[in-house]
Amino acid sequence: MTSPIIQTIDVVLLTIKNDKLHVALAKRENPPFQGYDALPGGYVHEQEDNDCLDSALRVLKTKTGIRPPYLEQLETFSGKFRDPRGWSVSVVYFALVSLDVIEAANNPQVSLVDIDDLKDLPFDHLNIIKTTVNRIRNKAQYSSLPCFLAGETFTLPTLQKIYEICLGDTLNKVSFRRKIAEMDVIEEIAGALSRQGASRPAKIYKLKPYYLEKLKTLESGL
Amino acid sequence: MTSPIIQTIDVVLLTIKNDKLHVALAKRENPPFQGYDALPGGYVHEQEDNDCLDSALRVLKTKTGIRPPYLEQLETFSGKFRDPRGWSVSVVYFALVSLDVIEAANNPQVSLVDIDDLKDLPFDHLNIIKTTVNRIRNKAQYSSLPCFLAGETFTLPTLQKIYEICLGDTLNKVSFRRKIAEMDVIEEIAGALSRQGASRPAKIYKLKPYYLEKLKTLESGL
DNA sequence: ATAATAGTGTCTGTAAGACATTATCAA
DNA sequence: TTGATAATGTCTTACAGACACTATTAT
Repeated sequence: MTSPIIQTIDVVLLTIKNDKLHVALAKRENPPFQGYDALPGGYVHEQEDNDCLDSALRVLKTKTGIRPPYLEQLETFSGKFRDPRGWSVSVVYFALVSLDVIEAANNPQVSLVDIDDLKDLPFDHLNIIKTTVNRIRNKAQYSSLPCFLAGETFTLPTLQKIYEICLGDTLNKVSFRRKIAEMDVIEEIAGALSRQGASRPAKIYKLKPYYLEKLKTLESGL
Repeated sequence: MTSPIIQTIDVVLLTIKNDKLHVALAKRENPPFQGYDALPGGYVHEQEDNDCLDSALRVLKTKTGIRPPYLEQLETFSGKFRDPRGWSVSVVYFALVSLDVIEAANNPQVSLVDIDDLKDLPFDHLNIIKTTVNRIRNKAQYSSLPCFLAGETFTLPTLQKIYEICLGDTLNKVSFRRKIAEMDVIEEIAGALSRQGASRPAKIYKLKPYYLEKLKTLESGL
């Protein structure tokens, strides 16, 4: 008989800080890699969790204090060599939140790292994060996914900036607004204006309640 | 202590028969659901398999005799209730092959079922198959994925038909050909013509060797 | 008034789809 | 020649991006 397969759950929590994508890492409390920063992870609790999505939500809440509005399964990473303890399977989820959600949790165990400044990470976590960023870059082209990176309220120039950060490229303002309108996921907050500096204030929007936790996708991209 | 989590691998093998998508089901040799048709599935073999993709290839080879050129991870299905034995995790992969690959294997344990005629299936396999079909419908819009359903050689009208079956809709011939040309994944077999009936024969193509096992994606769809 | 950014109107080039035309086979 | 399907040429329309213009604020 062989050793049992190690079954874990990991979560990639992303946010935008200083106009750059950052990933939330948590200091590991247990071996292996005790004391190192890594993706928040844990085990399925058969009693509490009805499925792995539940596990991911619980793990994230436990390790970071955060309950994200949107959580999506990324993919499952597996193999003989990714965990020093032996054959392992990790079901990975990712979530997007605004920076203030992370700051509100104010967890000293959690650090935010620019995805372009990532050093070596335990396990295959670097690869997992890169896979997540690719997924986001892809879905940003035709969905409301980046909207989850915005705060509760936001302006259209802000939202465009968020999309541009996800895509790694600038967008045409007119086209962007046409697409966001077509997507029909945000609504204006009547009368509210964003005043900053000596310029015309921007209208303030919020996600339509229906899309606070759901993704909307378009047939054709931005 | 609780019972261990059941860790399985399942594979959705799809093909086209009578101009309709069909899924390959294998008669289950062991409980639960012994004797019923279900997705080919099995366990990770820690010694033989380097990762779950290896496991999926081995499972498919064992249960159906088929070694598909293209295999992609679909997603992982998990939970308390999907397996009567208890909490389980199944990493699911899907593959696309031409009908003659399945017929060449000639395995009496394997049956092909029209995806629109599926009755109740063991576990959550019906849901898994529907998820696969959605993935294929989606990727057919902007990738070479349906090409794996074609045989070794094919004509453009045939390939268009395959795409239409995947998408569930007819396509514009000129646009389709522009897109396939843009994708640059197939090449003409010089001089070869497909003669059938009293009409102009079609040129015969094959996948470029590089794309026999790889997917090509486009920025914009069909 | 000026500077700065928000928001919108309009033009143009590209690309997709509709349609028509030509090509090539068997009978 | 006719009927059938393959292959391609061309026109029209729709949409994305570029650009320019107008709007609204603080100083």
